[in-house]
Amino acid sequence: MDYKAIEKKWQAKWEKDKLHNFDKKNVDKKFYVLEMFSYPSAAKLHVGHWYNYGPTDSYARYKKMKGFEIFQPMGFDAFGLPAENYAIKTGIHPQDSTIKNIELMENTLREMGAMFDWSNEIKTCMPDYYKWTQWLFLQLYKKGLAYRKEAPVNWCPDCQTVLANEQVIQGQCERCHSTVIQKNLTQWFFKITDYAEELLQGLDGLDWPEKTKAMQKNWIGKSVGGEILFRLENGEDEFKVFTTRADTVYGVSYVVLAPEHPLVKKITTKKQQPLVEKYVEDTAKTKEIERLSLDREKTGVFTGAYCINPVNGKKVPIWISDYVLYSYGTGCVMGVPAHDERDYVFAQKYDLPITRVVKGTTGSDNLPYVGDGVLVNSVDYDGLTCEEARKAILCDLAVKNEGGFKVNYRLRDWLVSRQRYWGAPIPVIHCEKCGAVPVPEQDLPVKLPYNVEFKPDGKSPLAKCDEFMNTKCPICGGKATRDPDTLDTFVCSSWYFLRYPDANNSKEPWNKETANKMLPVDKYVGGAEHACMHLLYSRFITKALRDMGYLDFDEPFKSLVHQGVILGPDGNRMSKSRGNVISPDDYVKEYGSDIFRMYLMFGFSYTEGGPWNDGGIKSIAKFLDRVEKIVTTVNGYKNNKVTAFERDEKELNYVRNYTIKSVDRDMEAFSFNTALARLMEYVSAIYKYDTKEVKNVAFMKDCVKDLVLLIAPCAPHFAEELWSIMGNKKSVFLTSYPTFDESALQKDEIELAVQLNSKVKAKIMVPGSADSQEIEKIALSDENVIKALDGKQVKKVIVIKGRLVNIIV
RNA sequence: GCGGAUAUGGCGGAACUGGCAGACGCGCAGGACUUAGAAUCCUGUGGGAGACCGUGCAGGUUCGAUUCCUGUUAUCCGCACCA
Repeated sequence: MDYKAIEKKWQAKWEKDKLHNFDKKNVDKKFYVLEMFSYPSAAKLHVGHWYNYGPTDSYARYKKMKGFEIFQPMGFDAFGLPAENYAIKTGIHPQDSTIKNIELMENTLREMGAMFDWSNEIKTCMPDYYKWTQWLFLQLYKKGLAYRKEAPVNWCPDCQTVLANEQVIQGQCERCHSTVIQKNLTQWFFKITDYAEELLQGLDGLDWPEKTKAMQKNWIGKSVGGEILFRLENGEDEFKVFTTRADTVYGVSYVVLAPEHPLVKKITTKKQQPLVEKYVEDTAKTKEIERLSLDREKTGVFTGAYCINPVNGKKVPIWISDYVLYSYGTGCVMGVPAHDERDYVFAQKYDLPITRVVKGTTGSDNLPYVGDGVLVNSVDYDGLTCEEARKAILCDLAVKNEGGFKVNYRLRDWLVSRQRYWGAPIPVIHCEKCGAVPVPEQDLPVKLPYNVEFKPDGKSPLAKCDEFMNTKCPICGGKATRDPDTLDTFVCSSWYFLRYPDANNSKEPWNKETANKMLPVDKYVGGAEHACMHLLYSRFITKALRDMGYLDFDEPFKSLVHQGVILGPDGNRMSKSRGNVISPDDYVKEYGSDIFRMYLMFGFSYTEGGPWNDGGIKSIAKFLDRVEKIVTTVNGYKNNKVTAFERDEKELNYVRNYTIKSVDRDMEAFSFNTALARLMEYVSAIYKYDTKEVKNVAFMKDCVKDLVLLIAPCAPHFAEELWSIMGNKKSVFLTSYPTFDESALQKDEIELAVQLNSKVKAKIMVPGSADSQEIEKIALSDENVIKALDGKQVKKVIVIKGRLVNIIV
């Protein structure tokens, strides 16, 4: 078959017939399949795109044949750093390169032959999209979920931009890998922490990989404990520590403040001042990068000040150390060396007292002891278990107003400002009189100007563009300037799935009724690397929009699948520097897109991925050849002779129904490799039947028809061609998926293994209807079994129907 | 360091709830067709001559373990002192 010719032909026909456009009339049967949209960085699709989109499209086609109305949109996450970096390097404007790249990618995506509904395409860099990204910002602002604060942020000196904590990898910029330093800037934040608890709770109800749920759970990092108030000796100042081990409060021998803690300056004694100031300075300079270091020795400095332990009135020295983070909890910890590894090391180094207050149940006297046990040296609480003591101590402190129960989250607010050009401008105007004023909704979009000097020099590129910056205050009408920053691209991608079903709506971001009908996404497929960022942000935005009344659902993605990673032939991640990059184009040119897609489905476990291997792709070409041959052969049989339904027909019919059952189940579960394995077996079975002299042609034609239908989702153009050769006028994708006949799966005779002391010794044939007693009888009277038994006493016989018989002697 | 995942023939990978390990394919070997080769088709293919041995390693539970439990090693991914 001339794959390339038929692929072109059917793609044109499908497009003409609008086969892939969502039909609103059938919204009750809707099924929203979404693949993560692509970043238009390079002109060509890489294997990763194919691996994400090809097999998932087959899943969508399978669902379509199962009677669902499929909505499978496609678009581009078009803002972002790479286009801007490319522009800095080449001088080509990000808008020009991006639009060109999108066009090229659209073409190759079409050549893939997927069921993308292009009538709802999204490009996040177009004003008709980012207008609504800005609208989203304004809604969050109105709701108090967007706010500004000065914060020490990660600054990438190479990209000249601020990075979110999540984008800093081992102290390095996620994209360019240069070392990240600290800098103070006033930034916009989204208050995702308001939703920490709900984001955590919501995970339980999601059909997501457990691994991903665990990662999000970890990221949110809920920690249940309490706060304890420590007053300074002088009685003037006080601070709270957060602890999960309130039970060990009698063992406190010192407390530690984060060096950045505001109290540090105030309480440090004159004598200690030089040391403390030096330490604070050093910490500020090297902070995160140094703090990330693995084998770093714990350091700290005594402030000279003391506070009072509220439970026993003891004087406790106050230290500072960089192992305490100002951004987590209260920025202070209590040091209990006897029951915490870090505190133990710290106390030993600085010769601080170590007091045991928990006795372990195992009787070991080693310190530090971090396990649970029974309290000692804790006055009234002695004898309580740790858990009882935690409650009792915090309750008692709460009564005295010196502490109480407290839950902490590791999750931090989402920093959305970027000092970058290629992004959606933040819709805020700064007025000297009125402060930060949101742009009125009717003035959206705040358009990104084209003529801008975007070469990095530490200032936002937009800040250098006067025509953009200078404007009037929407409140007082006086002179004002625009916010020079743009939004993190994760903001664009945190709501795109809401826009797709109503992508051409110019009056609102989406119609609420439409959104409520079309969402949530029924199957979302994309890389696991987005587990904690994109997937968490999208959930947050969805929940926030629900609270504002724009949506009636809480979760954007009901069911999630991560495809694996296709590695280079050498088993390493594909990269230009390694020279192990596989180009889909070469294979598609040689074999066509169906064969390439099918190989991706067959050669790997979908969620695992693995190293690329050339050999297998030929086998798929061979397989499709075999399918074509048998289909045309059988189609050519003129006499529709119906012979009796004998043993051979029953046999083939069994394989046929077993195949339908297995392939159906496997497609549903994204187990594409096994689905194709079953189809290969089925083809072999038909070939075998075809060698018979006398054939039931009508039956055989039915078998072949099912074969084409089953293979259609996996090789769409190929199957469509065969389907039309078979004389069908309607598209194969408008035909129902085959169903199986349970009765055909009941075999007259089943082969069972007979084990002797759990070792297989013989095979027996039993009637399909036989019960356990009959099976046992047949097994024990079998010639080979008797021989193997050799007259030994049978103790027990275990019969597992349909599987085996185990005779214990 | 913590958390998660994975480990099965020469290779990619199967095995539903604890029930015949290695489906399907690649590769390899032999055969058919052919002047010859390619292509195609057929047969065989975990190891061992054999009884038997085999799912990273060492134990355990069970009539029975790739599957469950305990310990351990290696690799990959995520997080980075979270109080």
